[in-house]
Amino acid sequence: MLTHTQILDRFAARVMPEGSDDTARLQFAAAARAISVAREGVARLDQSCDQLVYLSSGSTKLVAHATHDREQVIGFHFAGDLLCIPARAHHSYSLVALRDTELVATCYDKVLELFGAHPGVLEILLESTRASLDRCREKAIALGRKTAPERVASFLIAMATRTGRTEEGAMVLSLPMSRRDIADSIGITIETVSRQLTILREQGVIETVGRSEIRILDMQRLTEGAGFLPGRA
Amino acid sequence: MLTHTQILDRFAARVMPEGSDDTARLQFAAAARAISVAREGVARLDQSCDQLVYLSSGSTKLVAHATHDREQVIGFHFAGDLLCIPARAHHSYSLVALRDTELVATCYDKVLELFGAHPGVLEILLESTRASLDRCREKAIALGRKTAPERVASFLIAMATRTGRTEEGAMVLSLPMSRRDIADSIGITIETVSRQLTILREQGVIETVGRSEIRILDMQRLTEGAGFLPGRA
DNA sequence: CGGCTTGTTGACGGGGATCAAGAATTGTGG
DNA sequence: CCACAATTCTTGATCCCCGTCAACAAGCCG
Repeated sequence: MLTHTQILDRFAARVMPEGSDDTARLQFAAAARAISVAREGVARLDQSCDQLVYLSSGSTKLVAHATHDREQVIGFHFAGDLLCIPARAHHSYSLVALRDTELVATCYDKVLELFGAHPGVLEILLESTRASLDRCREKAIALGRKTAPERVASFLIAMATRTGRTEEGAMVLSLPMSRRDIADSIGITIETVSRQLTILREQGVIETVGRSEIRILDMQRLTEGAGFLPGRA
Repeated sequence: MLTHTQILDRFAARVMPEGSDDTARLQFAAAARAISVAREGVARLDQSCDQLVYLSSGSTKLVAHATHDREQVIGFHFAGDLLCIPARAHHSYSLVALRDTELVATCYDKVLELFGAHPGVLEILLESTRASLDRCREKAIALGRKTAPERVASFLIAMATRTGRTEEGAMVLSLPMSRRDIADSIGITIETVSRQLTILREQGVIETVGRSEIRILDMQRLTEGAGFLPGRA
């Protein structure tokens, strides 16, 4: 468990890389809030303005609420990520911890006000926003035009890219999220997720160990079923 | 029809607002390409690196290709917009003109290289990227969790927000895109779009004039059917 | 071991896709 | 300015994937 000061320092190291002046740093420390969120907990953020969040440890899902009973997981985020949580508008967004998580949150506008003249900070914000946009667009393709089997395959590949590790020739995933989270992320039901995983298991493409570990045995076959463009990895 | 120089000047005015030095401007002019695209035409962009595009006139759709017969429209863009077209990877993206369009394109990396030290330029890029991300997230909600009627209503409201004009108490949209484009954008078929518009017409919520004009007569009813959070506009 | 949550499997039905035909709009040439 | 072809849109009939509901199994924790 880190102290608030340590969390803020990590954030400072991430966002303010080079010699940004101490005045701005101190002002930032005054404006930013360090927050700890327990597993399954919802980060209590200011919904009145867009929030910039830095995850110093743990992992989260960004959830959008349409009508009360329908949730769409917009994305998963891991330690070190910077992300933006939009203010409440047509839909409301919330950040939910998948594991115990520590984060730093500020009003996006406040950051721009303090660091609008610092190219280094802006470049980092731009880079992380572009990464989020890229992933969101890939998600939009999956949600709009892919079948259930393709969605599951795409999801597994995306997770392998972001958090997978190679072990004895197999790509191993320790998924921090539940079947429900996966389902809400790719726009299908938990039952359908389960059925698709069963099919992949029967085909020998994956193995599952307990609830959270998935071992990808045949990445090529998985990729073929992901609905990607032919002729490319 | 603008000359290439005029198009570049417009772009410069949009991206380089204050006194950015002439050296960078000239270097940029050398790196940027001004392109005219006729209606229905595909902008011939460099697919090997992310492209930054400025639309000086016209309107476009950003299309992602999954397998050959399936297209997902990621977003629509209008004159004055800045957008990023990702390099080819798991999917390939292309920019298609809905009307005759003029644009300026450059490698995103080149822009960062030239203007990485200019806070004004970075701020504009960040702002437009955040706007794209916001819209993409709203789209993800619609694609993942909304029914066909809700998707059509959400689409009409989004278009009203971006390009609508008020006339005799009605919100009037001149949609530059076809039913097919709408369908590919909200992840349903043209037939379903057509059916939903018919239902809205029968309910007196909208009127259609020709193929491209839609008049929203009852914005409240439309909003109620869009699957937004209750109790908010 | 026994409750409790989470995941899996089965049966069934519905919303939207697909296939097919007809109507409306737009464009073109006389 | 009016045929008329070509495209786009609308409407109808049928089908199927995946959502829903329900029951059961498997992890997980005291």
